[in-house]
Amino acid sequence: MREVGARRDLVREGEKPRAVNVVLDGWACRYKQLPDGRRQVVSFFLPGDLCDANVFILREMDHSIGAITKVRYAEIMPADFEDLMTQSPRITQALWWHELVTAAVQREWTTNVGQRSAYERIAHLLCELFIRLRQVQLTEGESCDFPLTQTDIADATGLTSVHVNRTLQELRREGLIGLAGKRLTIPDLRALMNVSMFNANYLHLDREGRHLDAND
Amino acid sequence: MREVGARRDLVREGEKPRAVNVVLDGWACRYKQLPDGRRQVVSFFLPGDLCDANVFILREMDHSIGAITKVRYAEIMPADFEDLMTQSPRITQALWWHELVTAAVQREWTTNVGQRSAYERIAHLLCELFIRLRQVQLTEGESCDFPLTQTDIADATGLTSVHVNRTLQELRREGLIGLAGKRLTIPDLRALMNVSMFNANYLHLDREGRHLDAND
DNA sequence: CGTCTGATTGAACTGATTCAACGGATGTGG
DNA sequence: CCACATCCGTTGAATCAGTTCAATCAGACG
Repeated sequence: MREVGARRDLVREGEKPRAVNVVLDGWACRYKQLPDGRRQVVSFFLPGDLCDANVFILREMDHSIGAITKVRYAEIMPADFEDLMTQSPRITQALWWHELVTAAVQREWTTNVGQRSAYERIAHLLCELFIRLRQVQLTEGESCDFPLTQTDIADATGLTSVHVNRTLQELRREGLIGLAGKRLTIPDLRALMNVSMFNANYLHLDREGRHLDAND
Repeated sequence: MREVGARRDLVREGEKPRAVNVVLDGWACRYKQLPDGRRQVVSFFLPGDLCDANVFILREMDHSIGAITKVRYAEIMPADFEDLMTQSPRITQALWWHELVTAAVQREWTTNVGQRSAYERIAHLLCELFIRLRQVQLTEGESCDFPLTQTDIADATGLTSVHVNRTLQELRREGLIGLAGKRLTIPDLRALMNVSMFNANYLHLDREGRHLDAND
């Protein structure tokens, strides 16, 4: 069990993987950095998210993990993790499911950055985050806490923070979102999903045996 | 064991996953399509590549798999696949390794599309493909077969085919690549890696026990 | 208070797109 | 064997989405 302050790294590219991390509280992100400093956030970790099942199979990390807010997280050591895997086939299955979904999300991000306009791209990201937060009961009605800065959004969407700023203004003007003071409101999620062509299939929320998570 | 012609789909988004596919011969790609027709290629499958270990855990496919060339592939049925997994911990480990690398590649693609210029992006893609082909002995010296059209490259990099065309000309002009008649030549791979800031760490070519693949 | 981080604005600029046309190679049917 | 179609690569010119740079503003915090 550990804790890091906002804007600190939990894991750095190039390191030897030590453990599997589970975010208990706070937001984090996975990011990659080019030698000249350009930075791409490739995914966000919300409370409850597993960072890298089985990473220790790999020799070294190919990306870093950074805290957005203060983050509390659990470290599961390789040996313990392997025990988990061998103990219950259901847990093993859940871990595979988790890995497949993570990959699916990554593919959607590639598509998001590769094909959508800035407007669609940001709307899409907000949809994903909101739905994932709702999944873990971290939304209140049509709003939720939202600690990302406009620079974070820029790094995740491959845009500049200046353009993110202008695009957010446009989304606000259209009444599609409210975003101020680390708080996001989406008055009509369907509408936001429509403009961003958001199809939730890639989140695979319909897994058979989802309910097992809590009991097994 | 199956075969499909060039430009046919092996698997379609929305379908229920049936089996795990292994490409034996030919090139294929994973792609996602937006409702308005925009298309993103999110990865390429080269001979020897596993398509989706364990997919049948998921209810439906979130992407399609299409053949670039004529493709011969093997279908492994869920039951057989599960037997494989339980038989040998080494195979299980190899499958996990495979999954982790697939995810790492996907992250790199997100970064590629999000941060690099057209020039860097295409150069990076060519580096990846060449190195992966070399890994399975499908290069001859500094060249290899290369069946992608400029439109394929465009769909994979989030560019238009017109711009891909102009950018390829630039790469040729600089002497970094030769590309004509479905044949790619990279006279100086190091140089191409440099201009695209290619870092091979994400391919994790250094796995411990790699050699086990053939024997276990 | 001064300092810092993050949000906002304006104006000039540019990398990439769009649209439309053309060329060359390959294949096919009459 | 020619006529025609198709696919892919190439080119030009106009346009635009998003960047760049630089300045300003607002709130938070010690």
